[in-house]
Amino acid sequence: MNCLHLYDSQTRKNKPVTPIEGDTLRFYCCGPTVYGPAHIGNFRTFVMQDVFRRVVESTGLKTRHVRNLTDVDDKTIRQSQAEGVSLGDFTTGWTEKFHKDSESLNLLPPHVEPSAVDHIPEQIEMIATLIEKGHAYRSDDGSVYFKVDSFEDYGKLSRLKEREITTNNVTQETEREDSDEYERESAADFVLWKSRKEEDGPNFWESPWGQGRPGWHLECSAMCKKHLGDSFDVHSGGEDLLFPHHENEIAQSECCNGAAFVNHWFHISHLMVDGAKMSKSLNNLYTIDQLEEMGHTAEEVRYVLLSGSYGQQLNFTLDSLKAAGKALERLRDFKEKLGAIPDGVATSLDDFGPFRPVIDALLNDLNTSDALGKLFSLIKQYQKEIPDLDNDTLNEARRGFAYCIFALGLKLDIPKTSKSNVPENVAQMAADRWEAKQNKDWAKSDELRDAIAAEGWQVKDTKEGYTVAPLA
RNA sequence: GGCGAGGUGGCCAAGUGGUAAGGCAGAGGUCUGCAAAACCUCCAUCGCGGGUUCGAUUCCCGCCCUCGCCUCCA
Repeated sequence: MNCLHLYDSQTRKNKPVTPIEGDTLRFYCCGPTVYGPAHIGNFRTFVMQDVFRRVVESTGLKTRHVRNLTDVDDKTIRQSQAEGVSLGDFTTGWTEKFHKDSESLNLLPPHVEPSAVDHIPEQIEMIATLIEKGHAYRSDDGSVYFKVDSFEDYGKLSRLKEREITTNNVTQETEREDSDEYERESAADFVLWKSRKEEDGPNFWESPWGQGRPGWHLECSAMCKKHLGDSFDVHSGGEDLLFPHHENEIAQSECCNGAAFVNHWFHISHLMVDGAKMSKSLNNLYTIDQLEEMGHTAEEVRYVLLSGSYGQQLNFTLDSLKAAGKALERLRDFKEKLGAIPDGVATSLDDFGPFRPVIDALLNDLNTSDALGKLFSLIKQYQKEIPDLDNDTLNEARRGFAYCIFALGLKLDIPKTSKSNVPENVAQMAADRWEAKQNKDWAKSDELRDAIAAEGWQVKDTKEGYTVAPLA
């Protein structure tokens, strides 16, 4: 296999990932709604999309990666008003937080990161086209709805003929509360333009149908069209977006553009916590900050997110984070033994050399779990051989390993504990202990070892000397 | 009710029609003054019951259980 084969949720088959035209793979990822810190479940999606991109680029293909920011919707408006700040200031703050978390997770920044607020005219234009073509209508209150009946293919992604709104899942109460649904011709129709409401405050825009704001589904269609064109290669998001969000995007875009919207749908399954869905009520929504406060690193989080395949719900536990820390430590040790490894992306699969099985596993529907297994197997094999390897062989291994680490988006930076991070007193005790040990003063040496441990650090001895590291 | 996913060693998790990767934990060992770290070795017959097959964990049927989506959601 020399290109990525990926499961397509529409055809429900594995398909090769190749550009429908040109030499650049164009893909769109539904990005975060910036109204609070993203949790690790959100990041599972973004991490897998990141691996997707890294793997594609590792085969020598160029990419154009677009990931939007949803910076206007019910939640952002409600929260910003509750905090008494403007919508723009509010979403800017959370966008910065998202960028910071993304960086610590080693996510490659998308080539374009469009925001919904910056694409109001594009959205209005699409609505106008949809009305003109008979796929949308304006209701009495000035909202505009998409007419699901007008699109024969509606449901082709989710295989739901239309929204099955029954008394089972819509209670009387929510029906009354959701005034958006008030004016619709059919319960399946969804909103493209929401007429201005009092609670929106200053957050409204002018349109041919009156003041209001765009519907959530439309944002993505408009940004896809502008930045990737009417048809493009891959569209990705969390599994929950499959319906209705992506189904609605298809309807809007195909009716507006008169062209097939997306060639390949890439959906990432949810992250579970302790066997249950993450939710506020279960109090199991972890953020990067929370986990770092507990002493874990973002790289450990990334490792856990890679440890299962994306098509399967993954069970996150604090134990798995701990295991990830140990596993990363072994990878780091190996990297250190290997000596300097090069930076950068592979330009072809041949560059992986002896580590080819790892990238092959990734090319097979991004099987990160298998890839990590292959990686450890290869490492085990090399552990014994390294001292006997000639330089060329060693360099080949260094390159292959480095490219694997890049494809997985790991860094394996050696924590710089030698001088900078270690507290002065701990460093001193460690030095004293080493000296006592050299003098075979075991009592003093052991005493200092305990003292160092009491400070939360540990010494690791080798034949030549010692290092100091945080206590695991 | 409709659609979908899954039940693999103590935990997490791949995979295959021919008797099951990897990580963590655990056990033993090398090293060590003793430890730690590192390295080496060991550690599962795949929810239950049928069937197909020379052979099934992997295919088919039934059953039990878990979870997700169908409503804002990564």
